Amino acid sequence: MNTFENLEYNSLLTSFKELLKNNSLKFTKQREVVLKTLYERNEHFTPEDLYIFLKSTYPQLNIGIATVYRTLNLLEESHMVTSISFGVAGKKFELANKPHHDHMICKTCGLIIEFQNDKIEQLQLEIAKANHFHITSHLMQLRGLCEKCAKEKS
Amino acid sequence: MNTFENLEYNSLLTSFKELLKNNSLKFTKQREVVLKTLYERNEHFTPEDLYIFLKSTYPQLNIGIATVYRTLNLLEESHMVTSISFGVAGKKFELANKPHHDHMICKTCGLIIEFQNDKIEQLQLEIAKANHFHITSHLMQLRGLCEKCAKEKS
DNA sequence: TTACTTGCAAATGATTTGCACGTAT
DNA sequence: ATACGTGCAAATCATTTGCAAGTAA
Repeated sequence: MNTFENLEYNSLLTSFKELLKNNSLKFTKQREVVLKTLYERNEHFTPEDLYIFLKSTYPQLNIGIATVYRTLNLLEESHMVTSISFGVAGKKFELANKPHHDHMICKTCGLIIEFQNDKIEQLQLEIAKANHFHITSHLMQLRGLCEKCAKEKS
Repeated sequence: MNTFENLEYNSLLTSFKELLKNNSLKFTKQREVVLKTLYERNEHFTPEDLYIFLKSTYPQLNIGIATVYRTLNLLEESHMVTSISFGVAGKKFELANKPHHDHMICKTCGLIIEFQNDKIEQLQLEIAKANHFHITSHLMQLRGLCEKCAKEKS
């Protein structure tokens, strides 16, 4: 389903380069370090957090936040990264080299737990079919308290 | 689970007035027409759309968009309305007097289809339990094309 | 050389806030 | 009379965009 599933860095890089070539876009240091960082850190980044990380890790690059946004948008449109939305608070991005999954998000500490459940996915397809709706993607987030924060509240 | 489920207008209004009193807030015409409109129109409103509607329906009130935002936020914090997020594009609000449900959203025309599925809700609880996570709410949106838009594409 | 890219700063768009005036209680 | 509420305009915050200079191909 997802072309980038389970790829490691060199394959991702090759895919990215092809993608750029196919669209007459150029392979730049900035685009490279965005992809590399998402791969190596394997975290959910806000554009701001990623910008700060890149700024301090590659000071000589003098990357601008607009470039971070542009690159993340490019990668997302190409399905190489996915994002989870936090409403007014913005989005977090992660590399799409993992199999599809959804997220539990702790409202207190921001911890993100990934999960996936085939039965739910199956039920979603059935529901869509019954409504003559054609699903292209879905969003499922469970919000609440992680174990640690739940304990601290009591 | 939801205190406001299945209430009709008079009961909602009473609940709202109590809520205001309990918090030393005042019952105003502006707050009243926001609640009334959400009840009567039974739609998913953006703050902007609701503002435009109120502006033209109650011109003598001369309502400001800031008041619409403030009232929607107040109602949402009190769980009398719920919202669905459209990322950068903002939020849509609806009255919480219907039983819990989730949404299918057409990416082309914006049509919203409501659905609910007990099996999925049950599975979500089981997944959370297995991860020692305490769910307080969840977000589930199926995105894609409605029947009409899917036909027009082909 | 010829586009495409970049950083910067300004623009945008949704939402929030300060303030002086208005109004429920 | 005393807060609290409101409209307005300005402020904010995340994100996008125009532009002149830089750089991959």
